[in-house]
Formats: sequence, C-alpha cells, structure tokens
Amino acid sequence: MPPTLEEVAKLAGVSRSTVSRVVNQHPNVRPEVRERVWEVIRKTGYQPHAAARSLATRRTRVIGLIIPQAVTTLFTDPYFPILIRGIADACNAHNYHLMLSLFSRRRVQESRARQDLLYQQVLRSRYLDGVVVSSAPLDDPIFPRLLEDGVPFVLIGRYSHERVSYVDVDNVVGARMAVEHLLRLGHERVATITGPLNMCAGQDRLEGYRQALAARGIPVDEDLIAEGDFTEQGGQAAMRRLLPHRPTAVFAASDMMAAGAIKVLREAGLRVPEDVAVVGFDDIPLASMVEPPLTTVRQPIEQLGSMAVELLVSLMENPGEETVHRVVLPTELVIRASCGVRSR
Amino acid sequence: MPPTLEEVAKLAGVSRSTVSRVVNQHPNVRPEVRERVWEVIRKTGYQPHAAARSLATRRTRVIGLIIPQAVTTLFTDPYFPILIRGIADACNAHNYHLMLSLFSRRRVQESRARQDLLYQQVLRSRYLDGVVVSSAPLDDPIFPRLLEDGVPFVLIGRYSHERVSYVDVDNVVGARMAVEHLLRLGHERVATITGPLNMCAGQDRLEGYRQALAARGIPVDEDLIAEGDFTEQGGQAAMRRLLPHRPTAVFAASDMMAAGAIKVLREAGLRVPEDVAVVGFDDIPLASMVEPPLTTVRQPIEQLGSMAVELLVSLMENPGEETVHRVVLPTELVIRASCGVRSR
DNA sequence: CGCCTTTCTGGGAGCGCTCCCAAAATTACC
DNA sequence: GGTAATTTTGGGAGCGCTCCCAGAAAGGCG
Repeated sequence: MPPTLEEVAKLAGVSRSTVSRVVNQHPNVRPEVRERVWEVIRKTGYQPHAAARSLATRRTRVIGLIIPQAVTTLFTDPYFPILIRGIADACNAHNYHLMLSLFSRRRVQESRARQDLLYQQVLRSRYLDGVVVSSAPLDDPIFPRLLEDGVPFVLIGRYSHERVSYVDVDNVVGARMAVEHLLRLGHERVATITGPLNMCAGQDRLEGYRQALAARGIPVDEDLIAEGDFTEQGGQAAMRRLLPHRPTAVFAASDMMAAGAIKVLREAGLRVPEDVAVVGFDDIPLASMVEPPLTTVRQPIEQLGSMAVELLVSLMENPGEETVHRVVLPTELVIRASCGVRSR
Repeated sequence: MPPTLEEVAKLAGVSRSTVSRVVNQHPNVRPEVRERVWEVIRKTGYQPHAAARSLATRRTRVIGLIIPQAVTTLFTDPYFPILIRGIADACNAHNYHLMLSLFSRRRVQESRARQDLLYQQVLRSRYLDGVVVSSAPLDDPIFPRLLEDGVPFVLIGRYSHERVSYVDVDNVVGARMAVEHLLRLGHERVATITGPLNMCAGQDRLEGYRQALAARGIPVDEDLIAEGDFTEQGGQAAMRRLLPHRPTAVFAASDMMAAGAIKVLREAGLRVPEDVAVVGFDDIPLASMVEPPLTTVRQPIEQLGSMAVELLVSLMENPGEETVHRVVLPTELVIRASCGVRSR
C-alpha cells in the first residue's frame, strides 16, 4: 500500500498542505522544511495518486490520439508508427501521457457503435485533457462533437471551421512538385492514384496533380485518375483500372499504393521506370528499399506529430484565449530511380 | 459543465446510490425506477467521471503498453503497428483503454532517467491497472520493479522468473525451420544475422539456427554469425561483416534485416537468390513487396498482442489467485522467392 | 520595542464516485 | 393478519488530493 500525502506529512512532522506545496513546487515553504519533506518523499517512494489529483484539479495530464474507424486498416502503413513516435516524444517532453484510441476493424455499423461508446467513455468521462485527431474523413462526426463538448483538440490534416486548430503538410505543393517532375521528364500521359477523396490529404494531393497539369496547359483526362485508399491493395486495384488507358507515368498519393502499382505493372509485363515511371508520396522507409527505389515526396511525419502536440498543449494550457493555431509544414521531392531520370 | 451523479439523482427523484446502481448494473433496482433513471441519463448525457470512479474503486480500466528505451528506434519496424493493433482490439473488446509509454530516443543516460521518471509517474501513481511489456532486453530493470510493486503485467517474449506471465512465439522452432529449409536446398555455408542477443527473441532465433545445423551434424562456424539489432541498417552492417566469409545463404532474424542484407549483397554484385539465398523472419507486409519476395517465418503478431491482453485481463481480474500464464504461439515458414527454391 | 507587512503553515471543504449499513418497502409464509 | 425473510432505497463515510482562508511566525521600520 503506497503512502498518501497525509502519511508523508505525519512522518515529516508537517501538515498535508505543506507536503502538497513541496510536491507542487509552491515557493512558500521554508527551505529546511522543504528539504525534510523531500527526504521523507524519497525514503517512502511517495507518488501522488493520479486519480485523486485529477479529481481535485480536473485535469488528467493525458492526451488522446484518436484515429477514426475505417482508417485503422491502414495501420500497417509505416506512416503511423513514425507519427506516433513524434507524438509520444512531444508528450514526454511536456509531461503528458498518451492514450491511444483506435477503433475496431469490424463491420462498419458495429464499429460506428463502438466509436460512439468510446467517445462517451473516453471524452465525456474526462479521461483526457485534449486530443490529437489523425486521418479522419472530412465528414467524421467526431468534429462537431468535439467542438460541442469544448474538448481542446488539434487535427492532423485540415478542417474548415474557424475554431479548429490543425497542422498539415503542404500536400498540394508536394503533389504538384511530383507531377511537374514527371512532366519535365517528358511524360504526357501522367496518371494518378489518389487517396480516399473524403480525406483532405486525398483531395489535396489530387489538387496538386491538377495544378501541375494546368500549369502546362494539359487537359485533365478523368480516365487517368483512379481513387485508392492509401493501402497497397488499393494501389493495386487502382493500377489495374488505369492500365487500359496506357499511362506512361503514375503519381501515387502514398508509397504503399506506389508499391502496389509497381507490382501490377510488373505482372502486366511492364518495366519500371523504363515503360512506366512511378512516383509515390510519404517517403516511408520502404520507399528506399523496394526495387527500384521510389522517387517520392517526403513529408516530415514525425514533426507533424510533435507539432500537433505542441499546439494542443498551448491550447490546453491557455484555455481563456480563443486562439486557433494553424501550421503547414513543407514537403520535399526525393528523386530516386522509379521515375526514370531520363532526358525526353 | 457535465452533470454529476447527484444531479441525475435529483432529476430522477431518487438517491445518488440508486443512480450508481443503475449505472453499474446492480440488479437490486426496481425496473420502473431503473427505466426512469436511464431516461434521465440519456437526456442529460451523463457519464461517470473517470477520476472520481478510479479514486473510489482504485481501478482505472487503463492498460499500459511499455516498450523500453533503446528499442524505440525500431519503431519503424511494421512489427509494432501490427502488435499495437492486436493489443488495441483486445483492449476495446474488454473495455479497457490503452496508454502508450514509449521512451524518448535521446542519449542513453538521459533516456534512463526519463524511464525512471515515467515509471514513477505512470505506475506508482496508479495510472494503470496493468501493463504489457514488449521487446524489453532480458536484463531490463523494469522487471524487478514491476514484480516488487506487484503490478500485474504480461510480457511479450520470455523471462525466466516463476511469477512472470508471458506470451511468446516459438522462435526456436521457427528459426530452425527456416535454416533447415536452406540446408535442404543444398546450402552448406548458411550464415545468420541475429537479433540483439540481450533479447530473448534474438537468442532463441540463434538457438534455432544452431539446432538446425546440429541436426545435420554441421559444425557451427562463428564467423558465419553476425549480431544485428532488428533494423535495416543493422542488417546491412552485419551483412558486410559476413560477406568476406562467403556464405551461400543467410538467415536474418527479421525481415527488415533481411532487406538490409539483400541491399548489401546487391551492392557487392551478388544476385539473390542465385548467388546467395536469403530468409527472413516476421512476415511483415514488406516481405512480399520487395524484389525478390522474401521467404520468411510468419509469426502471428496480432494474436501475440491480443493474447497478451487476454492474459493480463485475467490476471487483473483475479488478483487473488497467483496463477501464471504462459502461452507460446506457433510460427510458420512462408516460402517465396528469396531462398531460391532450386534443386541442389 | 511595538505595529504593520509579508511569508509560511494548518485545517476545512469539496472534487464525484463507490461501498457499507441501516431503514423502508415489499414479498413470503404460516 | 402478523411475523420473518427478502428486496429496494437512502445517507454517511471515505478514496487522496488541491485550494482557500485564517492564524502563526518572521521580517521591516520608525
């Protein structure tokens, strides 16, 4: 049975309040008393009881990371571990703990119910001081709920509501750079495998693709656009749909999809990059490990996570001011072999 | 301001205690009263306050996942997301929440201090009802501490202490199957890139390698054993050390290391599998995506995670009995192209 | 040295819940 | 119809902490 404040107080010959002051670094404690109390704390291994503290302060020092339902499937994408590492590091640095809320990958309606339940349990029950939401579809019901409940949160991605803080990478520019690179290499039939179009990253990367074509005055051929879901399987399926339209280059909105596309191209007897150039997005470790190494758009995934936590912390710790923070991080084109750096 | 028990009670015209009974499904409540109370709960959106509840019950319904320091680097290995998914799903199913404790990847001594601090904060402060520990070195100080503090925990891996419950995969047999397969294909100089030898998975896979050789009466050549750290870079470095000893086949204790090894072999002008056969371990998604697709040992990663939670839950919910649970899951050899399924 | 500030300390109240016990209401049974 | 057993209900105490307020101690100053 671990000691309580009261017990420590008795051992140190002071009152509960004084021990509390010492623990919470309140300045008004005589140095010798402070030292005596610390001594007892050290000796007894006293540690404040989290629940009792939360009950009194109404804060838990726990941040939630919520990754809504459907996307859980994507969890095999190395994007997430890297993101989580960024988030976890930043949490550590700010002395917050991290609670992970994934949603079961079962049938949609069941999962919807679970999500409701979890939302109730985790947020309404005041488990969390704030949350980071990642990879949510634009119309996810979680946003209105969070806003209504007044839970501080930061989105990774974007959401057009004046009171939502977010951190995003410049998906439009990144995608545009990728496609422009392909066009510069002389490709005229550049296809794209998009992400899910109900997510902002999916939409933005498609927008970048369109902009790149538009800048060259090339009309968009809808047959060269296939929607994927960020997974390898999705990339394969999309590539199969694209194949009959004979693209000479493909911009995939994620490296996993690019890998899937390459597999399909190979099966169709096409060489990469000689017959079809491929560019991905993310620059996950896999990108440099496949054959040929992927040309891709690097996004600062870890920073995305840590930045989200920074914003959230500032949001939580200044509850008065209604400031909204928005950060957009830059992307970078990493040229490897899959685009076939050839002259036209 | 969310409603409290007391407020719900007043609205329903009953006492605090009765509402508590309804919420906690205690049978001794008259059905019509129960219904009336539920009605109010629904209307007000009442949700019990987690901290208050924890304070009274001394349980939090939160499970911690602890992945000790050094290994955090490995977090790019897709092994972890899959494991986490298994754990998260099982937590959901049992109505527990999941807290993630990773340790900062800074300098070792700093990280050691942080780990101490986190240990204090998270465990001594009773944030968690129990923990799952994954990928800890055998001599990690966390084990004695957990045992001493009487925190229920389940290890993913193994630990030889009578009071430790764990779930593991059959690394010895898995590794042995892999190496036997290579021997069966006619290889005589089979090298191995091991995992970190201070981890039991690393040791066991090496043991499987030794057993396979011993079964054929082949003496172990220590020059053909190189220690890695489960990362791609580690695999590359180990392969470089192995190269001068001209192995004709390599068994890598993880797919990431196998991928690294292949890269080095290629750079040395060797073909895989024609010149050197390679077998990995894990069967992460990457394994089927590289060229050539990896022959590897599949382990049920997700099940490993969910099983750990099952054990932990049973441990936590039957605190009286001193039962120790030990589960070892089977592995399976998945034959693809990298081993070169050729006749001798 | 006495009075007024400032610093330090102790105790009460309360955060929202559960759990126990006793009282009230109901049911069972002779 | 009355007593005993059982079910249902309400209230008190307490979980371990923080925060506020009032009182004690210390310091400043004429």
